[in-house]
Amino acid sequence: MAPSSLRETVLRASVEFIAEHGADGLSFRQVAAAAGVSHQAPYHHFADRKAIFRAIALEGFTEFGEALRAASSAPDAPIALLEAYVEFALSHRGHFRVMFRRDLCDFDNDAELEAVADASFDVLLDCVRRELGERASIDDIRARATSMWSLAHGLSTLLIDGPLEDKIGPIKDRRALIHAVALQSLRS
Amino acid sequence: MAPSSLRETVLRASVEFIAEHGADGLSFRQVAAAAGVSHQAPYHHFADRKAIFRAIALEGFTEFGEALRAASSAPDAPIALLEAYVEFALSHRGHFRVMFRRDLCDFDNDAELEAVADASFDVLLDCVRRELGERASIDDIRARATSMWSLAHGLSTLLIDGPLEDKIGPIKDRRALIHAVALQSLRS
DNA sequence: ACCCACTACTTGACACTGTCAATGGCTCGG
DNA sequence: CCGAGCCATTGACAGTGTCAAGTAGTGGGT
Repeated sequence: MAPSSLRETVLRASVEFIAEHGADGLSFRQVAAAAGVSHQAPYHHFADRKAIFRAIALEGFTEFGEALRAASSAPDAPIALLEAYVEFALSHRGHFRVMFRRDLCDFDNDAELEAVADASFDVLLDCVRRELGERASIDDIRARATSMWSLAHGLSTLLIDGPLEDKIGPIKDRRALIHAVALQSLRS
Repeated sequence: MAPSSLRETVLRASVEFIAEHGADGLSFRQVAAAAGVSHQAPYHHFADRKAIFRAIALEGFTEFGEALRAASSAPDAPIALLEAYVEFALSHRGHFRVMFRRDLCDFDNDAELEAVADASFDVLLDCVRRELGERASIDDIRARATSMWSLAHGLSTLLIDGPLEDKIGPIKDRRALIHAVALQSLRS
């Protein structure tokens, strides 16, 4: 396999586990056992428990940024962006569940992680700037960006972890709902 | 003190801990030690670790519903509701961090918990129904409710756990930002 | 007065976890 | 050939949730 295949194995298994059972039940020793290695083997590739969450978040934000960037060049950028945001969250539960958990990985003392996270957010900010034009006030841009981000993030988390599905009835077509929400809230 | 004061002590200490350090670091034995009792004493009031999260979520949703209900009678209900939602999240971090974590407390096999959670959501649904009028289609109501809920929930989680504060600059006045977002997104 | 049941709590033990430490084997450059 | 480097192993430790059994204190019924 590729260099340091155990690292990759552990990473994949962890992401998958988190997608299914959440981040907190993740056990170093269990993934080690599942990979057929000793309980200390993963430790050689990840300094500690936090390190693996950092790696997942880093990978997540990288792909996240790419997905958002691809959507931001669509004709109706704000709507495409929101849909891409939610789409990513649903198709990358394992990553998404970690990316926004400050207690699992702290951005504050991690320039690289902060950089990729910022890059993702910059896509959104650029989109808002283009939408509102050159002479929009900084406060307007800030409010608009916060609205869009909140909407996308809230919808994502409610769909993944929240009771949304139960409360508003079965979601036959998630895409339709997401699109309706986008149209409803982002109409200019 | 009131009957079963230890239960209350443990509950308060847990909520406070979660508000500061998140739900995952919470240790039964630590709160027991802090309360000056043996490591098994709390076990008498909460069957297991999940039980305490359930209790926190129950308490949280109860107060949450009251806060929303109070706001829903305001003149501009949708905006007041969103502000109340975020306000609750910020002033009840400990509860809020637990209430929407399905892995910590599952609503599915818990009628009582589900009931209070539903009651909170019903306030929102009623508000949307009043806003859109009698002859609004079920899909419109659903989309509108989902939008409002997503916006409120996303803003709350981003303010509490997320990197929002860092990204859009220091938030001098949270209320102003929240109000701006509400106006911007919920204008009819 | 006695006993009995019940509640609130304690102590002791177990398996499991993350983590530190020391050890063992492998490959590769000199 | 051999030492240095990485990769992985085994062993140990404290801390955690949880099961099991034991111990005050309290209150009611006969």
